[in-house]
Amino acid sequence: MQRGAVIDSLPMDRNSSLYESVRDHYLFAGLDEDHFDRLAVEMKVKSLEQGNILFHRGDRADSFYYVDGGLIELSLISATGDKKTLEVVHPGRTFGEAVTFMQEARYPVNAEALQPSQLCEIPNRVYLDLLKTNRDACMRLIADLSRHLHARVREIENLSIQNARYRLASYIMDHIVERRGGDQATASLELPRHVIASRLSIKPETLSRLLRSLVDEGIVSIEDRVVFIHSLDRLRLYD
Amino acid sequence: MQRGAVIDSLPMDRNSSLYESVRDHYLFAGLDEDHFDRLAVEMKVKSLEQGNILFHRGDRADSFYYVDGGLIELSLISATGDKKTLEVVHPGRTFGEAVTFMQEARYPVNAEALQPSQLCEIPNRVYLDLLKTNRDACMRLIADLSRHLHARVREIENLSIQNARYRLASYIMDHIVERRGGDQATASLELPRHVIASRLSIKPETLSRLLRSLVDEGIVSIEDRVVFIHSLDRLRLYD
DNA sequence: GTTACGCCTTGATCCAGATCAAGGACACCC
DNA sequence: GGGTGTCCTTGATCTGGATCAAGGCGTAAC
Repeated sequence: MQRGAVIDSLPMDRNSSLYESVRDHYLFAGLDEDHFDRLAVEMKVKSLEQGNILFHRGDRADSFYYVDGGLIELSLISATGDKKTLEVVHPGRTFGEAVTFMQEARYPVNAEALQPSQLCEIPNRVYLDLLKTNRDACMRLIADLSRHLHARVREIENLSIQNARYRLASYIMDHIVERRGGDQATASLELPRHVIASRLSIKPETLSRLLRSLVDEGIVSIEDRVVFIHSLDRLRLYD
Repeated sequence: MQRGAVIDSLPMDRNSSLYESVRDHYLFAGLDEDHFDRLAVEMKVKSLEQGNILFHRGDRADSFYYVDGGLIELSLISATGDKKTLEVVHPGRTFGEAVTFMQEARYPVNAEALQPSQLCEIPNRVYLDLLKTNRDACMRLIADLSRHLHARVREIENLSIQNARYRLASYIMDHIVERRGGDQATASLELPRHVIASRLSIKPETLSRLLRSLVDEGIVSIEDRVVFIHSLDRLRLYD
């Protein structure tokens, strides 16, 4: 897997689809075109190859990012080298904005491309300027931070008072792509097993065994990355 | 232990020390007296006895709180009744403000008085009004939320990639009240053991055993709630 | 005094998930 | 075809922390 620095960083093209996408993101909602344009000239486009590391934990946080394509993994690494995936950021979402607004801000996580990815880099100072003049933007950021915080509390809950089986069942149910009838559904596990395992704070071996036991108990069947859920009720109670 | 509703809720006296304390809190910093007064008339004073529950997870979050005296435990409870203490809020600090600013806000945690406690209840709508007219207040809240988020990320890190020994060592070092010489210190564990255990996501029995092993290895000695650290270096590496 | 209750410790045992080790099953390359 | 690399699974074993059970100790009530 290729590691190392970002391979590419360019000004953002005013006529690109990326430009449109960022403008439509809720953090920039309600800006007139001129205003957004003034911000947009400061933004940069970055392309990452799979395995590229965008930033490490502890790096100065001067920018946050909008994901236009690909997947970005936010992770923690222990002294012994174990990795915990906190979150995998999908296209259409931002990351790093939460940490932006502290003095001496440093990223609390590592960010790595799980796939070839296209990002828009938004310097903190640009968004700070927006916040100074735009009360709605402030309120949207505050709501955004509240949501993030809530998600982290749920993660702590999962880790401290739920077991691995429950976390896996939740993960599968969070990735349902199609419901069929009252009690059946299809879920899609698009990520490599080791990433899912890290996201669930278990080892790949354990994930494999838990999936197998779900199959053995007839609760789901699995074909590669697709999970056919035969009983949502039983999956919900799997514990 | 006494459970149940709050016993007391009164208007806030303009001449009380509580009034002064809230006005000095950073979330209200920089307000002129008139402005703060207009907010303050909406605030209420609450007194809780030990064991009183201020709110449950899932309750509508209409207010947040400033702790003037006592200790408030924020916790999660699993389906099987296990409790996880997320945080113990000390005097001079607020809690619940993070969740306030979402539509349909509900508390993500339970709040219970660990000791007889005095609180100031601040209706969300009051602070929202302040945010609308005061850009500095917005920025302070944003910084506040960022800090909370950062703390939660650290908690997730502790839970997922650190073991109980490490968490205990960190906890002790976070409660140092006096350093003596380069490598020695005194820490004070003011909370009951079962609360500390829950904070560390372990059982009281395990906490007891871990403390004992710290003593047996000569790293600390313990007298009731005071821990004498004989070697900070060894405590840091205890793992 | 003694009874009782909360809070903590200690010991014995158990178990979820980690670790160590060994294969598959593919894809890609020569 | 035969290597060789990556990803995943399976089996055997280990272990950190939980659970179950039994005191110990302080203190409040009578």
